[in-house]
Amino acid sequence: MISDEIKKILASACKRAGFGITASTLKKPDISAHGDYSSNIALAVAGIEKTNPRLIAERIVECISKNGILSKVEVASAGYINFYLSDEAIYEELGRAEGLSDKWGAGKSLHGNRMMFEYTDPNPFKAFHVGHLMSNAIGEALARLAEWQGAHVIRANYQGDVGLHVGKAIYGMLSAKSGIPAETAALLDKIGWLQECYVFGAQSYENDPSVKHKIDVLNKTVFDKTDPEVNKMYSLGREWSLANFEEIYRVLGTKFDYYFFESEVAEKGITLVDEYKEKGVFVDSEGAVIFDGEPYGLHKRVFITSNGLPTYEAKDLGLNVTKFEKEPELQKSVIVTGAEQDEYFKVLFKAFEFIDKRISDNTVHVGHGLMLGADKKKVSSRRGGAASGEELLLDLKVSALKKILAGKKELSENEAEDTAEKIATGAIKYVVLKQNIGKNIVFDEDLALSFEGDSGPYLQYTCARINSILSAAEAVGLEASIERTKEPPTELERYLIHFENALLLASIKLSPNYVTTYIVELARLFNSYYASHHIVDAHKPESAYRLYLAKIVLLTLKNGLKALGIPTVERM
RNA sequence: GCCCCCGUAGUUCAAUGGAUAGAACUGCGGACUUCUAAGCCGUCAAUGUUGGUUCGAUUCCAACCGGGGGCACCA
Repeated sequence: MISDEIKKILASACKRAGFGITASTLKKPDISAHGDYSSNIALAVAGIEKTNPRLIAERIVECISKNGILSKVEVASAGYINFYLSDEAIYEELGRAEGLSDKWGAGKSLHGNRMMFEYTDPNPFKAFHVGHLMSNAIGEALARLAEWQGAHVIRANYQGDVGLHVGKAIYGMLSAKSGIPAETAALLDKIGWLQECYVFGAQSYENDPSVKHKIDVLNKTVFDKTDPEVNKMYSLGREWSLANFEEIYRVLGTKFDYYFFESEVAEKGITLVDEYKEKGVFVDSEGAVIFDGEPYGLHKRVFITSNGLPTYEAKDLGLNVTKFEKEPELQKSVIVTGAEQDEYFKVLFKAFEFIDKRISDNTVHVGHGLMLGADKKKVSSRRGGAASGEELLLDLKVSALKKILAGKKELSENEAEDTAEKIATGAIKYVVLKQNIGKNIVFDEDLALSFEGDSGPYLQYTCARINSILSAAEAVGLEASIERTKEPPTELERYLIHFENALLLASIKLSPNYVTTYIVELARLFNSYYASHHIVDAHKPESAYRLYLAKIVLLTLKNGLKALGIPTVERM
C-alpha cells in the first residue's frame, strides 16, 4: 500500500527532526484540496512538547527526503502535513490494481488467522425472519472482509431444533395432518403449510390453557422420541425447514462449513454446568442453577431450570466449547446476533472466564439492531403480521423484474429473473451494511423499491454501465491502455488509491459500512466523470486511457461488492 | 428501580479526537437527439440540552431530556 510508503517517509523524517513519535497518523483528507494523505502528527507532538505545531510541522517537512512518489509536501492550517502524490505514483497504483486484478484490495493483516463467524441462526419449524436476513448480511460481510485480509474463515450456523417452538409447530402439524403436502409437492408449499402449523400452534398455546399443557407434554415427547407419529412430523418439519434455508443461503451467497444444532450441544452444556457448579461458578437458586453476574455489574442468568432442563445459556456453553474443540487452532470466534442479546453475552463471557479463558478472550459478540418499517415499528408483510425474510426478498425481486422488463433491454427470461434476484439481494444487503451495525434500521420498502441514489442497485447499475462501455469499446476495436496519452489524474484516480485502506479499516473495526461508503462514493465519482468525459471514441487518443480507468473502477467496485457479499450483475 | 445502546438537515444514513460535518430521499432550479436517465449538475437545510477534559469534541467524561433494549427458568 502506498500509504505505508508515506508512513515510512514520515516516520524517518520525524526521527531526523528529533521527534521520537513512531505512531504515525496518516489519513485521507476529507477534501481533495488538502492532498492525497494528511498527517496531524505535528499537532500531537505539539500537545506533548507544548510548542507551536506549525513550527514542528515545518521542521518535519524539512527533513523529508526527495522521493519520486511525492510531488509536494506542505504544511497547512494549524500544522497539518499534507502529502501530494506525483502523477507517476498514481499511474503506478492504477497499474498495480490492474495487475492484482481480483486480488486488488486484499491485505495481509489477518494472514494465517483461523476465524469462525457464527451468524444467521434461524430456527427450523419457524419462518426465516428479516432479523435472520440482517444477521446473514452482516455475518457474511464480516467473514468476507476477514478473508480479504488473509484469514482462514469458517462459517457457522447455529440452529434451534429443540425447544418450545418445535412443540408448537408439531402440535399444529398433528392438528392439520389431513392437509399435509405430499412428498412430491413443491418446497414452497411444504414451507407454507409448516408455517401455518407453527402459527396455529403458537396461537393455541397462548389462547387455550389446555392446549398449552398438551404442547408442554408434546415437547417432552419430541425430546424423548417415544412417539413414532411425532418423530415423523419432527423429521419432516426439520428436513423441509433446512432445505428451505439452504435455498435462501444460495440466494444470499452464503456457504456454511458448520451447522450446529441445539440438540447436539445441550448435553455438553449440562455437563459443564454440573462440573463448574462443583467449583462454585454456578450456584443453586430457587431450584434452578444460575450464574450470578451481579458482582461484576451484570445480572443473574438461569442455566438449568428447576425442571433440570438446560436453557439456551447452558446450550451456548456447550456450543462455544464445541467450536474450539472442532477447531483447535481457532484464533477468533465471532458471533453475530440481535443487539437485544448484548448484555446476555456479557454474562456468558464472564462465566466463560471461569471455565475456559481462551474462549472468553477470543470470542466477540456483534449485536445488530432491528429492522423496522417506515413507521418505526416492526416490518410487516403485505399479508399482515411480521414479514419473513423471504417475502421481503420476493417483493423486491418482483419490483426489480418489473423495472427490468419496462426497459428495452433484450435480456432472456432467465437472465432477467437472475438479475432481478441479484438486485433484490443487493438492495437489502446494502441497506443493512451501509450503516453502523448496532443501530436499528428503518427500512422504507417503497424507498428501497425505487432503487435510487445511495443504494445497492446504484452500485450494480454503475457496474452494468461500465460493462456496457467495455462492449462499446470492443465493438470499435478500442483497447484500454495506460501507456499512451495519459491524462492528468482527476479526483477519480486519486480516490481509487484508498481502496485497500477502506477494506482494511472495515475489517479491523468489524464495520462493513467503511466499504459501502467508499464504493458508493467511488460510483458517484465515476458517474460524474462519465457525464463529463466521453470515454469510447476511436478518434480520440485519450480514449485508451479513459477506458483503462473505467476498467479499474469496475474492478474496484466488483471487488468491493464481493468483499461485502453483494452480488453484481452484468447488465440491468 | 438498576444496567446497556442510540439522539446529526423535513426524512433515512455517514464522519479512525482534527481543517469548510459528507451523502441520499424530498423540495426548488437546470443540462442532454454521443458510450445504460436505476444517471448527471446546481440549490435550500443539521450535531437534543447544560457543563467538563483537550491546542482542538459529532466523537471522550458527567448530568439532564427523548427513543429503543435487557434484567430468572422462552431463544
